[in-house]
Formats: sequence, structure tokens, C-alpha cells
Amino acid sequence: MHLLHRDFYDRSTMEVAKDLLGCLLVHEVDGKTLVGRIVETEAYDGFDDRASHASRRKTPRNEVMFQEPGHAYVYLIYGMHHCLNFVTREKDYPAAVLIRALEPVAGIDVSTRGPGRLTRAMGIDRSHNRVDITRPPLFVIPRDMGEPQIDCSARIGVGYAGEWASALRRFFVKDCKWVSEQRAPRCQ
DNA sequence: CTCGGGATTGAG
DNA sequence: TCAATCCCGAGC
Repeated sequence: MHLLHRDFYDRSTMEVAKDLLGCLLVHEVDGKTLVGRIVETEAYDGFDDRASHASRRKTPRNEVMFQEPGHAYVYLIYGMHHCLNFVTREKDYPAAVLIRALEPVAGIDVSTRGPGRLTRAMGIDRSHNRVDITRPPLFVIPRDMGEPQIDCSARIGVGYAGEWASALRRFFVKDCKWVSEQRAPRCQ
């Protein structure tokens, strides 16, 4: 089967975030094959990025971000939602791509718009932290179509990150109805 | 050890 | 507009 190998993830995090758009995320679980097309991502790269969990230093939670590329970083947010990331770059350089939205393709029966919803729809939780995403049961298949039109914006929910809050590191398929809705920014 | 808050979501 | 809900990570 043709799937994305480790060298795909061993590159610039922003390039990986863009190149993942249009690819198929596959999870084989309980005899079912769940498939969704990646339509929205965010890049978290390096020690300087204050929006990244790994900006300060290595901790028990973010440790996998420092590992070999091509592994999953899954964490619990707000005590109830899981977020799925793909580790990029070489060992000891902390970086990952957050998967924020999918277009349902097969086996999906609930919403995949938004990072918390897509992990629920794909049956992904913290037991998947650190798993190798270059082979089943959790892996990614290259685009089966041309390069999508890509748009970018600031990342969602990282207002605490100072000047990094406005970095253009969110990437999504232009005019795609499956991209997560961005709540209107509150005035003041 | 305590404590503030979060790469979110859905209800009211 | 706000609560849910739990773990992380900073600081004492």
C-alpha cells in the first residue's frame, strides 16, 4: 500500500503542514476502516514558537515532539478533548503539525470539523500518543488528486503566545466547507 | 504540593 | 456567554 513514509515528515514543519492538505488520514480500528481527508492543519515549530507546547523545554507531555518524525502526539485539552498532531523534523528538534479538520470519506458518522471532533470521529485518544504513523493501524495516504488551493491564517486559540499568536501558520483548503468554523474574534 | 489555565466544544 | 473537566507545568 502506498502511504506517507518517515522522510515525508522529516522536513520543514510548515511545508509538511501544507503538503498534508488533501491527504487521507486512515485509522483501522475494530474491524472498520475510518478515512478522512485532511483539510486544515497548524504548524508548531521549534523552541522559539511560544504557541508550541515545546517552546520552553522538554517535559513529560511534549516529549514525543522531540522524537523521530512520523509519530503521533496526542494530548488531552480542556479536560475533555483530544488533539492529534504529527511529529516533524529530526530527533531533538521539537515540532509537530496539529490536524484541525477532515472531510469525511469513509466510516465516519459524526462531525470531523475541529481538532476535538475529528479525534472523536476517528477513534483517537491518548492511547495513540507516540504511535508510529508510517504504518497501520494509523497512517496517511498521499493525495489522490491535484494540489488543492491553500489559504493561510493565524493559528486558533493561541492568543497567549505574544507575537507568535499572529504568525501565519494555519493552513487550510480554500473555500472548503469542512474547514472548522472560526468563531468571530471578540472585540477588546 | 497547590493552583491557574488550556492548540475546544456545545448548551443556554 | 459560559461551564465542563482533568492534567500539565510553574512556582513555592
